[in-house]
Amino acid sequence: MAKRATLKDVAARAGVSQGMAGRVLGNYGSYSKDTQRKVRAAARAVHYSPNVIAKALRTRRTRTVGVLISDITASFWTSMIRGIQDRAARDGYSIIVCNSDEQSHDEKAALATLVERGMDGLIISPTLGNHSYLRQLWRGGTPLVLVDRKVDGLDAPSIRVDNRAAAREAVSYLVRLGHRRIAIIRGPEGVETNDERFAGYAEALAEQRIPLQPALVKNARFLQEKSFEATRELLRARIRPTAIFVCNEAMASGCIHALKEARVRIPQDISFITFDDTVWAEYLDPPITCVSQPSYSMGMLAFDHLLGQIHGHGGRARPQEEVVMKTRLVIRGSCARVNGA
Amino acid sequence: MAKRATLKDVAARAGVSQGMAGRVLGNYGSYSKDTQRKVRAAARAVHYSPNVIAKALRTRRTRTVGVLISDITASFWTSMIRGIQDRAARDGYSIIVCNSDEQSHDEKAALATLVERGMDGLIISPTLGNHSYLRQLWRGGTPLVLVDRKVDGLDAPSIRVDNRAAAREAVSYLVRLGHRRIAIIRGPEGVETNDERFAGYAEALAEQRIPLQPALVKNARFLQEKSFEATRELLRARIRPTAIFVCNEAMASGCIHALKEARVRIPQDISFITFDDTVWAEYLDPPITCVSQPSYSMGMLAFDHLLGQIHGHGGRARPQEEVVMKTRLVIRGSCARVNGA
DNA sequence: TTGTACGCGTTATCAG
DNA sequence: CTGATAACGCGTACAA
Repeated sequence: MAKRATLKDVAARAGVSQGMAGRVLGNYGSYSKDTQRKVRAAARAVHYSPNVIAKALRTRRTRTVGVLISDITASFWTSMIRGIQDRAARDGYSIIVCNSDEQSHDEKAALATLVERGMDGLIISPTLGNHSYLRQLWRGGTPLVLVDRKVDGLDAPSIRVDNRAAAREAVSYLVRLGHRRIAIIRGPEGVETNDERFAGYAEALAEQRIPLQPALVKNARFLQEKSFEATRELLRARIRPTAIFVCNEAMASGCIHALKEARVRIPQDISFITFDDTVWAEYLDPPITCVSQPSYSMGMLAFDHLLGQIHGHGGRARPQEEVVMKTRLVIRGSCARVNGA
Repeated sequence: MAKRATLKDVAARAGVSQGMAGRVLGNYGSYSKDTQRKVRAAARAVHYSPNVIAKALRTRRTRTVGVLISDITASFWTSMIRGIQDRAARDGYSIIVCNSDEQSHDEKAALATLVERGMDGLIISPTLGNHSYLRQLWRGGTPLVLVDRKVDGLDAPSIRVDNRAAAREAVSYLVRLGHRRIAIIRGPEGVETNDERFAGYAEALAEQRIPLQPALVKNARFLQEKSFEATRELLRARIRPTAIFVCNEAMASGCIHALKEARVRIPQDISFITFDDTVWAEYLDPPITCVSQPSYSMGMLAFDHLLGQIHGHGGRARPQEEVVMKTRLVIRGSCARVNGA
């Protein structure tokens, strides 16, 4: 690793003091046009590039933000990450992303390294568990933005969608098509996002006085295989659902897998609707009807909000804001009017 | 941001010198059992956690590696990133990933920030353009591993697949099914990966003395929309292909989009095969036949190799290695025997 | 406008 | 085994 040039090298070559060199290269303080020229030339000559580490130690700013999500592999997160990255790059920030895999333990570990590494701020989608550590960080003044989920007793700003309304819209759509036996494949209880989606499901049913049948509620913990199994159970049951509402992408593929395996036709035999959109959803047969979330925009917005806090006026009032973004019910071909309705 | 405890605080509380505290907490040097106890206790009491920035400044090691790829949004890259992350986390490393979007300019900019930020090593998939900067880094001793692609005149280790062989296998499969008018939707010329895939395509054709028809070769620069247009052109042409070989995932969706739009049936009217596998490929109608790359493993391996270099014995012999991993031709339902063959 | 000197929190060296 | 003390590269208050 060829030793990089430092301010000292530049200063020596330019025939000025190190402090001077620092001033013109960091453009602060004051200096004459002439020294500016000399320093700039010297810097170019030795290929000077500032040592970000040293600067960080001195200024206590790393220009790096930490991102903690469940799994970068899920397309919802991938595109949100891209949104964050794009905004971050624009402003000279880098990001470090960690996966919690919905494990409270991993989340805590990741959070610890993120803090140790002196992140200027954190963008987090908390999994379930005890978040006292998070609250402590927030109270301590760490810039923080919650995405996709909130956590009780933490009034940090959050960027989310109205999961309840979105779910209700989706299920109501099913109801309007005549469905009454609508199953839901949901994620882990306690995860706020998911509880809201379930609430929306329940609401849509209640609105039409359709009883909520426990046998039609499956918890697949956001996991593909669990959803696969859950769907199988649904199909084996005495009363088969005429429609299935799935709560995220991973579970959607598991569900479809089981449906294909059992040669259940969509939407003739069962209607299908899911949270999260993919490039591929449109090309499946039939094209999948889904609730699309603006994940890329959410990422950009999350970063912007975080940056606001970072540049924020000291310990002044924090923007205890909650941005609720619009989802879109993308109607394609996986839902049909119920047989005989 | 509550000020974090430093070695000085710990030392004061433990009644020892700062140097001593540093020794036991960093377990180097030597110290008595008794001071160890005292220091440990003090550290716990004040919630000491080492300042990674200061350590990095001193040791010139950030325990962070930079990853530079074209677009984290493509599933091939997403899962490779996950592989890198998992291995990195295991060893206490973090990663910073940048997207080049196949733009030489963006690549250079990203590389610069990565270097500025003092990455311990770099995992890179170079786009096309001048890589003198990269060569300079490598010669300068920066730990480096190339993934997916190589670059001329850079003998850094690389983790790749045998793109030529994989493409040949895919196209040969098409030929065995009786196809002779096989189109290819390829990426940008000059990108090594892609040139190899094209070479494999050409080879498979040559083996069977099938002339390579320029009209059947479309360059869609790895872009979805370009592929969409290219496919349309293919369908409008006087001699329609009976099969299409697509060189990556983004282009695959563009191609399928055009096929669906034109109501061309797969595989009855046209057979379809592509590089890259997705969770969804299996559930499309028909399920997509494809060349699957072990991207997750490639990521893990890339990190391991990089770590080897980082821990490598000083400026000793560099592992100018080239790992070529196996691809898998996953035969599903998108290819059929050609009509009348 | 310019130079000097100190400190950010570590690690590492050198006496004792 | 232990305690000073010097870097690492940069920002910045202070003096000139």
